[in-house]
Amino acid sequence: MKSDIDPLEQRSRSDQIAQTLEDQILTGRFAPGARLDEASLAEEHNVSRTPIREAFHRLAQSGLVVQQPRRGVFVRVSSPVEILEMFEVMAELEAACGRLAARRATDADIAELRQAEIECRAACDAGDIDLYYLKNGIFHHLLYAQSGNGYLEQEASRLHRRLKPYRRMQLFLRGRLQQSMDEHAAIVGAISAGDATQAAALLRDHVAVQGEKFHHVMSHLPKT
Amino acid sequence: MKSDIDPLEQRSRSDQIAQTLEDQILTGRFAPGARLDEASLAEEHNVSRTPIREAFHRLAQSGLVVQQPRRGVFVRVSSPVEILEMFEVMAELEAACGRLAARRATDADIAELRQAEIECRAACDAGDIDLYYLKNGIFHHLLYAQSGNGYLEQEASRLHRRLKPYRRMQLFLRGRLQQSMDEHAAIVGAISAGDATQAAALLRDHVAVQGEKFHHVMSHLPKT
DNA sequence: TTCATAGTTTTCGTATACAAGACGGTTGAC
DNA sequence: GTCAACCGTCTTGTATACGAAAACTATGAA
Repeated sequence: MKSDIDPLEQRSRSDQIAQTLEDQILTGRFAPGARLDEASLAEEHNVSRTPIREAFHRLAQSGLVVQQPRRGVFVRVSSPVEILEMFEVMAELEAACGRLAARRATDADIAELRQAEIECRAACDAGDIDLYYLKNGIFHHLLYAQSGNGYLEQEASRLHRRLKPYRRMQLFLRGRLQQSMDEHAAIVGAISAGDATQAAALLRDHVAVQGEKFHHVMSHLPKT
Repeated sequence: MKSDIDPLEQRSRSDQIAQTLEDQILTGRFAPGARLDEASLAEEHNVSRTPIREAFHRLAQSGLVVQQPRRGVFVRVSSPVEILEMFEVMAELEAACGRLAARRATDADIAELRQAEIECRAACDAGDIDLYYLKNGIFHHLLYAQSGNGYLEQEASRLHRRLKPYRRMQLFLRGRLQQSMDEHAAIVGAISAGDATQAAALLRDHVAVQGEKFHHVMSHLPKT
């Protein structure tokens, strides 16, 4: 079952560096548009330029940075439009997961999903936004897995990760947490009932709202 | 407008090699499971191992090959299950394109789509499978663009390309061409009518059928 | 005959070196 | 004074070299 993952267990240095850089970009250490310097990063990680370059390639492929020939690599400036587009696709992917999960999820799966939902609610009630954020991620990844489609799971996870920073900021909007919670409950209900259409629609809206909220956040931000 | 693309115009040698290798894999020069040897490929392209390695990274990220640390890179063996999964995702992505296009396509867009459909039919009537294959690709890419979502367009195109070899083989199944043609007409009709739900459903089925047909083809093949 | 272990060989991962292109500053001319 | 061209420096892209890890093979023992 996990034979696909096993070979990746032993990762090379460059892969580790790519992971680190990705985290640093997503958490904001490198601002959008900033240039990533091979030499200084090599020095910082105590490696030569080669692993850094390999890491850059990974990041470029995942879309986090852009490489300009003979110029260097820059943290991609995702325009609000692009981000909204990604949220729109995320909504469709999650809807697809829901549609399939409604047909394929076993009783054990649903119990697991319900448990995740409960833990989300607990975190919400405790006012622990970090914990909610974590549990919410688990909830959604469970859903991806329950689509029974490994490729879909992988793609959904990829985009989910990509949208991480933008999803987080809108958690702080007043009332969003409770609303999101209620949506989770409805989603679990639909899947549990085997209602594929309903599950898909609920999930599409659930994520689409995140895009809208992001729009709100953007409009409140000082314009650059 | 095309400032995003401009820098890529001047591509490095490694990018060209990656492109070449990708084509060669998709067209079957390298069989699934075959090992890609850095040294011999470097010699063949008259470059050192470095650009080859960079090309490998690109291919690995796009999922065409897998890199096993200290083992080498291998053309990914996509199991029938994986391919069916990809068709399922493709169906959802195209459905999403249709849903959005039904709301966003302009009259000019629809005229363009209808024109593409006519050219498909012409190729079909002429019995020119290669031409049909080409026109069919144009039809679908138009649809992706008309979703009005650049990210969705990009992702759909990526997966479309990935499934290229598997889609082609099922074109030869008896009766599939005519059936596919009728589906196209219905899809254009739904989008033209602005019926998002119908367009999405038609497209999902249209692509899902391809997955099923692939399944048929597989079952007729001598088992490896 | 079969299995295990040790040695050899291959090739991967990283380091370093070198070449070519791009950016910036300075200088000269109009 | 301003603009353009040229030169220097910096950074990327590619080549080459070296160390290490894994696979293969052969040999010996059970």
